[in-house]
Amino acid sequence: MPELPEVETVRRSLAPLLVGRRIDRVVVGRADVVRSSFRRDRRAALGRGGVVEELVRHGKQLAFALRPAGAVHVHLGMSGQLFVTPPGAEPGRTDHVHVRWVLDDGSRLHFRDPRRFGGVWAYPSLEALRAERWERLGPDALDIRAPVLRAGLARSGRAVKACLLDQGVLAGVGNIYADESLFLARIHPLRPAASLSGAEVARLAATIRRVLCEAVAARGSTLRDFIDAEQRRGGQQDRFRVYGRRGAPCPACGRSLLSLTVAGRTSTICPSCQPNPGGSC
DNA sequence: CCTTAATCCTGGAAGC
DNA sequence: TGCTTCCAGGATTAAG
Repeated sequence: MPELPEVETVRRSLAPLLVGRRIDRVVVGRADVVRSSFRRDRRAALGRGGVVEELVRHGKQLAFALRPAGAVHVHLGMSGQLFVTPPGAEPGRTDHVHVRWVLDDGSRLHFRDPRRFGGVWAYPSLEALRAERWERLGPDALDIRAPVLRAGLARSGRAVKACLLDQGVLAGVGNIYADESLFLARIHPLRPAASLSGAEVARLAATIRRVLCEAVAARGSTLRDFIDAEQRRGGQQDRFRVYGRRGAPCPACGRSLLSLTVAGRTSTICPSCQPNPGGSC
């Protein structure tokens, strides 16, 4: 479920609970959730003995960097959660908790992921993680600027929404915020990326920043199971303009919202605010 | 180049 | 009240 705003919400809520803490013990419930190829030292590989220095995010990817060395990368996939339980407290639910980090103050960090599309990777350093894994990602969507977005969309015959969802073009946007951004920018998701005018690309870049910023301020969206590090739900799901609202009136013009499939994903649009010059819908 | 479908999983909702 | 089917925030792979 998590897109950039949800991952950023986890990062912000996790940082004060984790930074400066030493990892005393790592308990792995399901080995296949640890997808790391770095096994030089299995204990160090999942951060044991390290002190958390900072939490970093790029797109939907999250990692904690450790002193004196090491980095742990977490991808939440569709149903992943990272939350901390205070010393002595019972965690709300322990089913599907695949990794537990026990910290030096007795608190515990849990990685819970029922669908197991997410995972945990270990790297010898943050630099190694960036070079080996984050290198392939496009610019972070939270501060995407028009010239950079234009470079990502130019010369592509793909549908603009397919490009927005491609993490190699733009890192952080998923199905929810792609629909929200395209609606507010008044661009049909099937428009060929290269057909967008300079003004449209500029509008889209500004809209993506606005939509993501707004969602971060609301602490993300909880459709079903998203929670932050303190197990709190997000609030942006009550403010969706089009996502998941097929048949409801367009918030701008009142016409009934439609859904179609783009890049294999359900997409909701307003047919009059987002006209498709080339197609019928 | 581009697109679709299948795949990895669980679980909630909807349909009968 | 079941039981079945479909669908979901992601990402990769293979096939057309």
